[in-house]
Amino acid sequence: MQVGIQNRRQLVESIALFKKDGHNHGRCIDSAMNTAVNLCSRRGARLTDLRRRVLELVWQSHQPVGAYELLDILKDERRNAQPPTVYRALDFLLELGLIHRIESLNAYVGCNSPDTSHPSQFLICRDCGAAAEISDTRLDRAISGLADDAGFSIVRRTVEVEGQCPNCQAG
Amino acid sequence: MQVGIQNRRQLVESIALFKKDGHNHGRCIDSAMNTAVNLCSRRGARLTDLRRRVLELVWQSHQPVGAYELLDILKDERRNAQPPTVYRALDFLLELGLIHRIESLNAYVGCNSPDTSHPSQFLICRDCGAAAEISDTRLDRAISGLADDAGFSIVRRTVEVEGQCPNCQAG
DNA sequence: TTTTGTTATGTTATATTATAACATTATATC
DNA sequence: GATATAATGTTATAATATAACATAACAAAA
Ligand SMILES: [Zn+2]
Ligand SMILES: [Zn+2]
Ligand SMILES: [Zn+2]
Ligand SMILES: [Zn+2]
Repeated sequence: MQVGIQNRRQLVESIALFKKDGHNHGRCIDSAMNTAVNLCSRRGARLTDLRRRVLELVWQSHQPVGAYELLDILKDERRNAQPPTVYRALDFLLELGLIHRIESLNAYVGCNSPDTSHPSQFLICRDCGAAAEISDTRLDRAISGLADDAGFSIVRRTVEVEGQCPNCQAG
Repeated sequence: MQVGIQNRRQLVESIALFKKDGHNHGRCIDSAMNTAVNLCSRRGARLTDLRRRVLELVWQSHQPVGAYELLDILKDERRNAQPPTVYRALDFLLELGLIHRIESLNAYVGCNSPDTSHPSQFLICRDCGAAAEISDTRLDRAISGLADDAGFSIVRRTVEVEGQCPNCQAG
């Protein structure tokens, strides 16, 4: 089944972050920042210093990060950082799809592919805390299928699968 | 496909709550309370007055209810209600699976079938606020399938699909 | 049936997450 | 440069949740 193979390929790519040294995270960050610059430029959105910095901080790891964690760091960098400082930046980034909010953690994580609008779907490791964004046609079909059957029109979807990543199971 | 038909049947049942006069909610509550009594008895858990009352309040509707909403009601009934009063009761009910927590709303809703352990999966209407618990083999398979492919072992799953229910679309 | 251990609740305080409201500053457009 | 708009600064507070320790209720043992 062609779709199955493609899903698996995407999956392997998206879970690379679970492995120690499984990927070059410096590149991860660079790529995310470049994408953000381009996307903002295309959309006529202003990626200000503050917003850029918050995005950078969110991308420091693949572990979702809380607003007040970000605020603590910002406070060391700008004398005036307050909750609205970080929440406004997060709102901006959320609106553009540059980050996702993990509802079950009250935390924020960078988005893999902000160019195209898509649901928020994650595998989240209890041990290492990393969150891997997943895109899977089976899952998409299952959800749109059951919504159709129910006559329910979808506006937003949240899928958060919590467990143990392959790396943390090994240990 | 046999499974598809069964899914649809379950779905029709579980979304009945979206329809005005689509079901007898008094029975809903009675059934939930009976199930709770039985389940607690079987598990040797103490369904105290407080816990029973909180469960009753949660079941007053199919709209997920916030902890402080519950607290406001409790305060009218017992002089000493405080946040821990309601959070402890909620924790007890969550642990037994008698209620679910809706992460995207910070709110709580009664569980359809607390007898068997199952993931938290909901269709949530933006307009009327009702949350319909869904169980769907396609969805189950999609999620366990992709977790398997990723070598990820699932501990807990949250699926929250937000949108418009059939009844609210009509209006 | 007192004793004793355990579970549940009361009580006070505080932590964590998020927003409201209004003032000021920076940026873009005319 | 004047003006409108968007972004940030600033103060205060709302909303959600937990910590910590005291008392009360309950259940099993002695
Ligand atoms: Zn990375
Ligand atoms: Zn891990
Ligand atoms: Zn009902
Ligand atoms: Zn509705």
